[in-house]
Amino acid sequence: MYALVDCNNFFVSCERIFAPQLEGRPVAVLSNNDGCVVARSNELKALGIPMGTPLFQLRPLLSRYHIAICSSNYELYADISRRVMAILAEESPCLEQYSIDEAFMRLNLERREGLPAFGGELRRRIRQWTGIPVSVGFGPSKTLAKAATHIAKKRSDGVFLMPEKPLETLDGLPVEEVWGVGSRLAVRLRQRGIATAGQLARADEVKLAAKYSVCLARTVLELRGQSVLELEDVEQRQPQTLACTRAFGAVIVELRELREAVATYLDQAAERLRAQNQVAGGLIVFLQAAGANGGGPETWNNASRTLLLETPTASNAELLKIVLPEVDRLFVEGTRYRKAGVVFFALEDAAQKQLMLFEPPVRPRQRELYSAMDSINRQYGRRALFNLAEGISQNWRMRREHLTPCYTTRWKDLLMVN
DNA sequence: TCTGGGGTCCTAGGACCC
DNA sequence: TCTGGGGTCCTAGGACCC
Repeated sequence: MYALVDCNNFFVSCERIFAPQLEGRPVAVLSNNDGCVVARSNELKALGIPMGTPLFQLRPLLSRYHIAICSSNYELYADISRRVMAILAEESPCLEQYSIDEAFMRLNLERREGLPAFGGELRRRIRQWTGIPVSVGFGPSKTLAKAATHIAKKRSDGVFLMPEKPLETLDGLPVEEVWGVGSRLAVRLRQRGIATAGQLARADEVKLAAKYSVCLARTVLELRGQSVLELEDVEQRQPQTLACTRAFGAVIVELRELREAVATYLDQAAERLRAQNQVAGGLIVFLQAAGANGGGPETWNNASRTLLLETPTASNAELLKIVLPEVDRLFVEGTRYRKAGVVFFALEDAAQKQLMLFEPPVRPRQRELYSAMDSINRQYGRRALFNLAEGISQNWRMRREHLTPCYTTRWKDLLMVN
């Protein structure tokens, strides 16, 4: 039996812990750069505001509906997530953190009937210990547990146990709500007369595999209660890629600023790479240009370069030396850049990296330099020490005009109680 | 004027091997 | 007119997830 524990409106709930005046109000948490809505309170959902709404479209409604907006505060959300996951880890060693706000648990099933009470208790404890409301769904496969959580979210008790014969329940679930069925697939399935999860569960999985993909066939089996997706050991899994990409707070037209931005993202990504003891065998650097006259996403233009490294590395100096010249080559005078990023791939364990026959001499001092820099920056804050290539004024930095304090991770941000 | 960031996996097609 | 069978690896693109 699987349980899926999912935090309700997670980013909004995090903001509400330390700002109880936001309870009962429509609240939106915004993406980086305060660009668009990435999390909504129930009150905001009830107003019919869709996920991804750009802020400028929301603005006219703010005062009319008394909507509160917050910039995203990932430092806060990551810490609250860690606390929720720690509570779950006490309940079951078979835990897979699936995203920042949800986790699967595998349960040794003794009494099926006891599950709703167990879910209710878990829910009460997480609420009391962290302030975060969660929903809990149970099912014999991960996909059914997901569906159960979807139903749990609409119930006042926040818990739902998938019945042993789930088809009838699944008939009430639109097919696009099924885990693994996205918007594209949903359209095509509906054209074939498959509009609900129940209809998908009854479909011929062999035919669907041939027509679509094996993933969809697996989903069908999972919906019937046959568990084919394993619980993954997230701790053991080595990440495949690592990226740092950002839209700028203001459009960049100068090469100097573009170089600063790419250097900054490169350094951030390399720091995370070092933190997980990995090196990268290659990377993609890309620039995105704004469309003419402020057109939307359909007019944006990407230019990118894929670089293979002779020797895998996570050293800023080595990376900057090869990436900045590529930025120079990609740069086109007169272009309005809105975003840039780097994506590392071919990641390896730093301790086990493959050496070249004619390897340049190892640079232990460089490794020491970066580990010293990383620990100083951990202690005194990001950019306590930084590479001058990242620039000093950084006029292109992202906008976060509605940022809340990091209540739980910075002493200076501790909440004052009068 | 203003629209995010970070991931995973599968498939088809091409190039290559014997 | 008619030209095999069985593989691997890589890449780009597309789908999905949060």
